Amino acid sequence: MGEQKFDKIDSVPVYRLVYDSIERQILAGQLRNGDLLPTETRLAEQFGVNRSSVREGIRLLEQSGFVERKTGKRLQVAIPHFVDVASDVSRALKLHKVTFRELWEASLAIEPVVTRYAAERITSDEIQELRRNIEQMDKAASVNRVVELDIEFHNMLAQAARNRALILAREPISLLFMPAGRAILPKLKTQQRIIDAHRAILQAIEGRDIAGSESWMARHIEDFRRGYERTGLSMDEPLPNA
Amino acid sequence: MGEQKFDKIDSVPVYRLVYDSIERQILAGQLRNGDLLPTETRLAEQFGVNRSSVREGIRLLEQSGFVERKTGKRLQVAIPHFVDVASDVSRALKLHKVTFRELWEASLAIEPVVTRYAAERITSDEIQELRRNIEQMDKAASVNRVVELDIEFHNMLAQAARNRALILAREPISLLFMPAGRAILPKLKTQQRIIDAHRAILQAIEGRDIAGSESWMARHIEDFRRGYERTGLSMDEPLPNA
DNA sequence: ACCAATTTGTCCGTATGTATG
DNA sequence: TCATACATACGGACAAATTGG
Repeated sequence: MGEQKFDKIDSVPVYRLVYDSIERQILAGQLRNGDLLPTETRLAEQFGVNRSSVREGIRLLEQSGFVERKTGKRLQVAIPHFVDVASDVSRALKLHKVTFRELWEASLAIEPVVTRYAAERITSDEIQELRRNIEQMDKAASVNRVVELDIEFHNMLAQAARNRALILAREPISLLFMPAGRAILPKLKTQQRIIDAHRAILQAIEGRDIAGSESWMARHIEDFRRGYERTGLSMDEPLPNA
Repeated sequence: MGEQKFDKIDSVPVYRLVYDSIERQILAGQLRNGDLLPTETRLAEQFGVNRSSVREGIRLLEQSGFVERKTGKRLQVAIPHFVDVASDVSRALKLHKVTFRELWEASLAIEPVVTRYAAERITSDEIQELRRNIEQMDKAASVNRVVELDIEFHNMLAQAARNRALILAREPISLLFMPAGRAILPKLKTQQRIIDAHRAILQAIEGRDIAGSESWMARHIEDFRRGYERTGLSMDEPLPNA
């Protein structure tokens, strides 16, 4: 007679159970944003496991952005920050050897729309900040500084668009795209082209010219591609360097 | 005479040094995708720290997607999977209480462009899969099944677009957007509308009609909004329910 | 500003189940 | 089958830092 067959049980490690349990409580809203977590010893007691296992579970939560150490060392419940999530995505894209063309196509899809919503929703304070950004770029000495200000300009637009889905969709792309497109170009002529484009975009936004702001941004992004091609680099190779 | 001032040294925990060190080697390419990691004991020896600290560092790597347990238990270097990264983004958006309007605006920006590139680059095999998907939806019995197939249809289009930046930008949005837009609608009439839309999109793609496929998808996404509004739910409230 | 209790970070040793050769 | 190596988990310990009087 045959033996009863049992599927193998892949037992979940205790430290992952700890993680799952606390994650579930956060997702369910039973643990809220600023809440303090019990001490490791107390958690170990409550779960009925060793403190080392609790600590390993906490590391998982830590890397997920679900807990943070504030001033001292006490653990506090948190909600993953957009910046961190975006940089994770960015890192993943880089590791998967994304090409300039992929980034460019994505930017061409997203940035103009972002600009359009920005034109609809921007405040006058935010317009001031954009103006200051352009002025600073006018005086910028190094290529790195220009790239920095460029990223900031586009980020500010995204903020003004009041859409966190778009913010989170574009940020990782922008983080790779703009440095790649820029750091390669010879400094002087490019810088002026960027400034001119930003000025045109800002002017369209100030005039609440929805269609105009969208199409100026599209042209600006197109310009990126031309600049990149002029460097002789292939758009279909993984991004160069770091 | 004044005392020399020193900035406080915020000493980095050993487990984080372990994480940083291994992460750096992966990012630098010294550790590659399938490579086996040394055993915990050996790592502890090499770093000159205790094995417990090594284990905590490994948990950080694990949650980042940089290491994986394959068949046995031996740790293997990995590259974060898109699926995992996307679901992290999705979770973050949900926790930040993103609204239906934000998701809709983002989808309206991205999905039509994705469809456009799909029309340019899709293979005949992929077209077959799309056709099968539509047939299955025709026979689908439950609302959940329809939503499942809908998400799959859009995912397949994204794959066909051959752009990983767009794939990673849209996936987290789609993961929230489509279930939210659909699960609420009464089943019968909606299902037919979706199928008709998908048919029209597929037909445009088959005819390599770039502009047509893009605009059909745009109409399809617009339709989502109308359906959602008809439920009486506010577009500017956080997503309902789960 | 000081003290006492608590807590984290780190270490050590050991037991057990399992995977590999 | 057996032996070895390894990951998981447990227990206990202690110094340094933090917390709360």
